Amino acid sequence: MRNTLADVVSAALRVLDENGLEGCSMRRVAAELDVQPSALYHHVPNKQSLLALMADVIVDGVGERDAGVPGENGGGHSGMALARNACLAMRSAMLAVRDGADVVATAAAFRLGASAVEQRLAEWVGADGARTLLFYTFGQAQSTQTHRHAASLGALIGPESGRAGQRSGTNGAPSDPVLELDASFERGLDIILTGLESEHRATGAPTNGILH
Amino acid sequence: MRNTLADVVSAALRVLDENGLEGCSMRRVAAELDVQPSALYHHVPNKQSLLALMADVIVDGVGERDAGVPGENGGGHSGMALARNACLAMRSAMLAVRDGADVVATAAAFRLGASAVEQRLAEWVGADGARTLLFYTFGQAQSTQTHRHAASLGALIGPESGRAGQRSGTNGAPSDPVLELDASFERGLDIILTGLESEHRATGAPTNGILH
DNA sequence: ACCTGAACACCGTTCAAGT
DNA sequence: ACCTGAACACCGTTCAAGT
Repeated sequence: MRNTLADVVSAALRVLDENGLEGCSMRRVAAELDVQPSALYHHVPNKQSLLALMADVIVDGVGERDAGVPGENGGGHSGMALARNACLAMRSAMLAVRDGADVVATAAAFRLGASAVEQRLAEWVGADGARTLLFYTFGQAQSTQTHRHAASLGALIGPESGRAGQRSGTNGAPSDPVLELDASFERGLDIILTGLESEHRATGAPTNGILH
Repeated sequence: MRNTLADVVSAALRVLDENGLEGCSMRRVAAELDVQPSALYHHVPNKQSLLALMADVIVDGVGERDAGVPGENGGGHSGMALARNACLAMRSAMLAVRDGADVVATAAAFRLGASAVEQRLAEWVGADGARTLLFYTFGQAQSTQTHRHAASLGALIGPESGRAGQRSGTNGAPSDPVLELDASFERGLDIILTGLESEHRATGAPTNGILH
């Protein structure tokens, strides 16, 4: 045999990372493998399936244990803290590959409720909480990635301020909009977690939650 | 003159609603206007700009006053209630046209902080609250639309249960997954609004909020 | 100002045929 | 099982030229 499905998926991820989602064509993936475009259809029924497999690899491992985010480890985590870490890990994983958030968000919309991360989150914060956290995380990551891309294009035209190691504004907030989006993510996450905590106190358990 | 920019945008919205986002090509929009594809480039620099204009029309009017959602009217709305209504109206507007959520979400990512709806929301619940609500609303609407589409395809293959007017499950929750998504939206919205309320009580004002 | 006609450099997918 | 070669029915965008 010459190429396996795993070869095709990882070649596709390489093409994605170098050319972005709109540059990630079946023909380019085939070229990356030195193969005719039609050969891909031996491994995958269509492009959409390939994108779903790519999404799985991108988020692989997120949501298992406290994976991805270090910090106050040592057991005794509350569900809220676990959920928080999972969302942070999820965002990092998506941001690690070009247009990763788009790929993952689109694939996730198809099998809502069926993904491994969503099910783990649901154990901690309930089904509604899990969905709310995921929608927010996807949207915020997509937005971050869009602005990073715009910034990387804008940098070639209008550097705006000379130095690379840019200072914070006088209010202590980062003036770089992409750093601002990183900080903003955690604040939005905390808003949702606070809401879930109130709900938890009021009802004694998260809606549809399994933990008690 | 033969066609105006508004003609192009509304023709594009018609094509979108009938063929979906992936069937909404420049060539089809041109055909809808009985014009050569190249003629469109007199009105619009590229497809992306056209999609942005379409997004503006789709959400046009949302976020003004209590528009879109009736109910306990008569003044005296809190910022939370106003924000809630705006999100409901936003979702309805996006769901009203095929793939509307995708079109609006993509366009919104480009000008984060600049949209009219986001600015109104920010007055009521602060900048972080506005972003959190919008990301959630976009993601939830995209998911709803994906499942509606899947359901409309699945209905042709496996009706699953015979009757059209399907009953609710024994737990009182709708068994139809797309009705479930409608109900789930409000629950997630309330989680976020509860979080914003706690924050408001703790700090005396929403983060970056203008109202006090 | 608004449009045509023709072209360029691409797409995803199918299918018979090879090894 | 895995791939080639050729084809089909499309894309977005550019550009000279018409009225």
